[in-house]
Amino acid sequence: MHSHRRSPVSKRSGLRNTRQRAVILEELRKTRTHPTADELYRRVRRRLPRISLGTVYRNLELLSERGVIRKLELGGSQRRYDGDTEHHCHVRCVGCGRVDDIDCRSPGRIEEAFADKSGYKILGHRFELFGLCPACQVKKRRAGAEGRGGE
Amino acid sequence: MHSHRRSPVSKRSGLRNTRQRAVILEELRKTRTHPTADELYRRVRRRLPRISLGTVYRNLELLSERGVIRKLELGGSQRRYDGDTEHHCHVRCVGCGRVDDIDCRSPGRIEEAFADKSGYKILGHRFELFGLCPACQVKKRRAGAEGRGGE
DNA sequence: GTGGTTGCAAAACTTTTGCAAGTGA
DNA sequence: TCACTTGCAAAAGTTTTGCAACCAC
Repeated sequence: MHSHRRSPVSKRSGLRNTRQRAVILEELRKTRTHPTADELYRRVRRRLPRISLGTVYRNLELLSERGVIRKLELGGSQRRYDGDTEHHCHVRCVGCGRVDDIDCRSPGRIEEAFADKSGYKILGHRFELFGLCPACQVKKRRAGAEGRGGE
Repeated sequence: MHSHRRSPVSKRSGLRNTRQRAVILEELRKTRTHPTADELYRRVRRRLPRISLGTVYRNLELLSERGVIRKLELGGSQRRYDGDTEHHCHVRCVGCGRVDDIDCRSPGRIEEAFADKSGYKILGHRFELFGLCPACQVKKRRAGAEGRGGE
């Protein structure tokens, strides 16, 4: 054992271990459905009925900034969050919006292999790189400021 | 020549050829910047000062439903649109938000090849499949209704 | 003529934020 | 103690929608 109680929020994150934060993180890690902030809010509220949606949003933002969780930007009008920070890819159902994980270590044949295995009917895919364009690299070097804005 | 004047809006789309629609489509096709609805609105307004943002949104929705244009769901808080309906992939600058096209016919080595060629500094990628999960395939068969909700 | 389309404005929806009170370290 | 965090509510930002007037076909 150790002298301090194990914090549910990673010690390296530098965040305080509040009840709200701990429950949000627990509930996010407990589900495999890549919930939206609102879905997670409804789950968390079962345990903390007085929590506010703003608190959920603030914590999801802080936790993804520190790399404790992942903020996803998939299709659809609402952002989703993932408790699993290992790099992996997703498949989204255009019918109901559910999002499942896929293994994408071998880029070729992903669609077919996944469709066979999962029973999904694959309609298409999206591949997006993100990075810094030449102009922003220059800007960043000059300013020393971090350019943020993505995942 | 043909007996009817060539409509700027594809005949197959079944949409009326209004001035607003034609200008929106022209301006979208003229730019390679994958504009947001608001950016496109500002461009279109230079030619049609009385057009409303609602009209722009309605037309972008209709045109992408008919497959005349593409609705993109990349990172960031605003949706973007693409006049090029050929399948291709994108790279987004997390500094300024600009979006460029990439050729993604050969999935391997895309990042390196693209980075060399373009000068972008690639920070990561995202790969997403979309389709219908088993439950929604059943639902769709039963209902005969189209499940929508994505790109 | 008439059903699709537009401009306008209000509404809807998601996410962010100001602030005073509360709390973990 | 005190900086970080919360609940609440209002605000902000994006997209959708109701409606009467308009216009392509």
